[in-house]
Amino acid sequence: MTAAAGFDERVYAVVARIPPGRLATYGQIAELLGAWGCARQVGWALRRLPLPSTVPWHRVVNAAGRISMTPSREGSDWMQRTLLLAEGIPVAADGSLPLARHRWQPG
DNA sequence: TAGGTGACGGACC
DNA sequence: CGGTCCGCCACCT
Repeated sequence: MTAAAGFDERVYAVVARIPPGRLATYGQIAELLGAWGCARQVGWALRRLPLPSTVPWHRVVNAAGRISMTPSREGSDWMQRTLLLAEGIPVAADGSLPLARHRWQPG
């Protein structure tokens, strides 16, 4: 067990608190972990998440309010789009979505 | 050991 | 608005 593995578990725990139909950003998750400025590490933690998973990873998007579309995800970005549409969140063809309207506010 | 990379974010032009 | 540039930090050659 390493400290990094503990970090992953913490990320998953916070993401698991996001209600259906709500959205959070990578930076927001990092901030809730007390790791301000470590948004990229949150992205890595989700990348290491084995799919399928009970963790609602699809509810995490970037601060621009868009799904991060990159080939390195090998299709999980489109899977994310499908899952969000299933929860009633409209997603445009370019991955943009109404983040302000669906933003998750913890506490 | 050093350097490049990326599921980010914010400042700048 | 959007394209670009840095700063950020863990991971992989």
